[in-house]
Amino acid sequence: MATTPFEETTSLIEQRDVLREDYQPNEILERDDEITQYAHALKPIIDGFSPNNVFLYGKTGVGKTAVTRYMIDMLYEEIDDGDAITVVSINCKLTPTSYQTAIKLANELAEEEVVCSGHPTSDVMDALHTQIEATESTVLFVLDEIDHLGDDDDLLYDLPRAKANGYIEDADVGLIGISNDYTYRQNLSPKVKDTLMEKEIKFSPYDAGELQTILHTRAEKALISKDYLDNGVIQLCSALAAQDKGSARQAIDLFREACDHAEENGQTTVSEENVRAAETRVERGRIEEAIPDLTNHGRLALMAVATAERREDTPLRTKELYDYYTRCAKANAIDPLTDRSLHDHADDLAMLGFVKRHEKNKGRKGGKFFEYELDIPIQSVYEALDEMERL
DNA sequence: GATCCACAGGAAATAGTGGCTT
DNA sequence: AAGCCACTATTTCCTGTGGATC
Repeated sequence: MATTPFEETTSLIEQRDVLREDYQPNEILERDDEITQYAHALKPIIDGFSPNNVFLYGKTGVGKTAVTRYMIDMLYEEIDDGDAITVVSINCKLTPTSYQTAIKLANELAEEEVVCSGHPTSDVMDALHTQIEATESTVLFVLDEIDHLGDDDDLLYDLPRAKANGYIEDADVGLIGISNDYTYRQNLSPKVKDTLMEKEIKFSPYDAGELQTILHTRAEKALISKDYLDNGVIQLCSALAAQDKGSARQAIDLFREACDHAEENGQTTVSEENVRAAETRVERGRIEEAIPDLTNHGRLALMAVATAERREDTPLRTKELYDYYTRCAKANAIDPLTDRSLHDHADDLAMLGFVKRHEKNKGRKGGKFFEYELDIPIQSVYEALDEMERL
């Protein structure tokens, strides 16, 4: 009797969800200071007062969201009356304006659709105030990736003052803003800064040692047995992640991919080579995730840089990039945009880490300009773009 | 230390989306 | 069906910038 393909595979990971991005650990490691500060800011809720507004900032994967979820769990445990607080968490990436965020918050609070876009702003705000009032509790709004609101801070101005302005009476409002952009606070108007930033908590990147502690705990929970792990795998994952972003997510992603790689090759243990292989895979995954989010012209711009790279014509300045871009567009039967727009798309690509941008200045004999070059493996670009074609 | 290159990037205008109200 | 409303992507126009050169 023939064996099925499934029987051929060995399994190293027992609890896969422990290594997933949305996994919520039941204890938070290496963030004691932050938790203490956080608890201080939220303490008033337990005593029946309105909470401080909290603003968290730090790069991705340093525990901002995990700590926030943990704090809210703890808050519910601490409070006798479960109805005394209402927590609404949203991600501002999906609602990048005050207007849309207000709609989303109102609907989440009501747990049904009470408003939708198309109404004047004042109606939307009224609806939100009504919903807050209806809870008769302390409402905590968790606004993740708050920097996506940009300088549109009307909502952030309104909410902390809703009570003082008489829009609500029986309820309290607390804001928790989460941002991975340090510069975000500078864009805010001073009036908003004062109220939103009552308590600022900074999350610094994890160092290699801290990452090791975290990864150890996770690995123990996830794997069938630690015996399947070569010495140094956890150290290597931690070191690589610490060197790069200091992000726990990155360390865990690396680790998971390394385990998968070992499994696929029928190995009984995970080795450092698996980690090296995982490195390129994680990178490619990041690219494949981001490319579909680009606009058509963003992809064309990326294609243009890749084409130049292939012809060893990099680094190249914006003007030359525009020529490549125009040709790519025409080859795809798309009307090219103006060079000013290409600037913006190239800017995006640089921000996403797809291209590198160097500022040059040749003074009176050349002026100031940028030079671009590809910052990711050229193969990944073509593969990801091909992948898109097929869909 | 003034000049000046060649561009970056801000601001306003414009076109076009989807959704609502009357 | 016509008219708002909020919002996005783009174009057009223009001011600002940093350092090599004078």
